[in-house]
Amino acid sequence: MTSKVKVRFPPSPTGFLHIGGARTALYNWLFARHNNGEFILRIEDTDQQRSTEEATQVILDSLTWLGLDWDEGPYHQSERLEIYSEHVEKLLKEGKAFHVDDPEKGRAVRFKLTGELTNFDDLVHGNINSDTSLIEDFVIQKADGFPTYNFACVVDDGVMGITHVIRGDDHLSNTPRQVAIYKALGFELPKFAHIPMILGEDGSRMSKRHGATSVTEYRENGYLPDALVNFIALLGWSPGHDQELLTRQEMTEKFTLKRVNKTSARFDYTKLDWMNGKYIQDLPVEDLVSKLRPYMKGANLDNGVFTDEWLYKLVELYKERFRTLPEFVTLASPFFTDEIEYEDAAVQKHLKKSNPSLIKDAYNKLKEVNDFSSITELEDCLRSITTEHSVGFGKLAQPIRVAIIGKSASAGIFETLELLGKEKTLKRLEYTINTFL
RNA sequence: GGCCCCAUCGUCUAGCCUGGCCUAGGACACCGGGUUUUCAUCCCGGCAACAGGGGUUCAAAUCCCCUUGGGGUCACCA
Repeated sequence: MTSKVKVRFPPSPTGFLHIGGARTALYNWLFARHNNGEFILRIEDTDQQRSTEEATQVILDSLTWLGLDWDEGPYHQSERLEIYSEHVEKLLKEGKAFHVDDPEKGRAVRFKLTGELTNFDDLVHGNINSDTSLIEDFVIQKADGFPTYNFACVVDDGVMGITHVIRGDDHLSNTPRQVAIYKALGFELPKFAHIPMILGEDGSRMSKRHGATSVTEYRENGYLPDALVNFIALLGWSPGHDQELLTRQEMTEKFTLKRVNKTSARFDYTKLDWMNGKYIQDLPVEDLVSKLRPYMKGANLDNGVFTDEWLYKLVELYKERFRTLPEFVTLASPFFTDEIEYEDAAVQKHLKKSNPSLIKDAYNKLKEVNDFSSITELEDCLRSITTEHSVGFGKLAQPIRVAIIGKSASAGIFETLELLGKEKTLKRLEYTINTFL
């Protein structure tokens, strides 16, 4: 049997897209692409109280941002009520389901379990057996006429011809119920693949206290979609070799369910930061700058007194020094604003204890440099001072750095001077001489 | 609690299916060293794991059982 692979991602629109859900979507997408199959999006909005239109939009946006495109859908279960009702009727007629009345909730339909042993094959766990006589007859149609999850999900997967159900292993214990419905309805069983869950850093279920849990937050916090995708792909799957930085193309080529783990993974924020930094380094400056702009705007660093060329240079210089987009803003703000924060430790170490005449010399000589865009001219200027005073270059570079940036770390000192420009440099040196020396 | 799933460095993992090539490999983090005007990058090196106990076998991280630990699930939520 070589029917075309067909998978689906079925979020319920009751909130944002959780990072775990994102990975489930990613694995489905990867599996579909690897097999030249189809990836279907289905909104499971059968909970009339909790489902919202906004949540649906947020989830769609998140998937799009991650670059996970779907081939069909999004279908909405709330628009497919007739289909479920037909199947409920069928079961009712065949005596496989029955009505139950609740004085408060109204009239619902329960599925009648026959109490047999079911087993199903799981592509990541192997064969799983269970005894449905241990399970209660469960509701498949609520009093409001909407189907319940376990029922709608099976009907849709059956009707849509889903070949592989790839989902979190929190659904493992639901599967026997669903298998029973597949059988009662006469649907062919799909292949199941229950992937391990993503836990918080301490091994417990991932929640807000662990840090960001939604794709939206990662986006806002300055992570790149490619980095996030690469990172979560590796949480439970490995390509089988030592390479960790993988393009979508490479992931698609390598992805198989066979290489998916059984063990739940903890979310390591530190490693994600490292990976994001890698992706930032590899991004062409133009792309990086356009991603940076919203953050600059948010911090009021977009006052427009600089040219694109200047900004490109600055970003290029700092590219290897930040791991998330907003970090750039923190590092580079002294270039945009005159309200510099002088770090206490840096001032103490490099200004208070330095030789005042060194900085005064620098001020006077830098004043004579006409062309701040000439690195060689700047270098000649500063080198001549350290030569005169017979000190190592660091003795001069560090105080200047702190004087003009406020921190003991920045890009190269000449490039920093160049990008800051003569006027600001002299102003800040003057301020330093008057204030700290 | 019943049922189900899982168990390799602190973390993500390779190896397990098809025992021997494993004195267990890689990455992040951490600690040293090198390069550099600082930081970062980059390069080199180091630390660090088969949960415990029984089997099976000439041989077990790999197969079996038990214990322990972790997770999931038991809704007219999905």
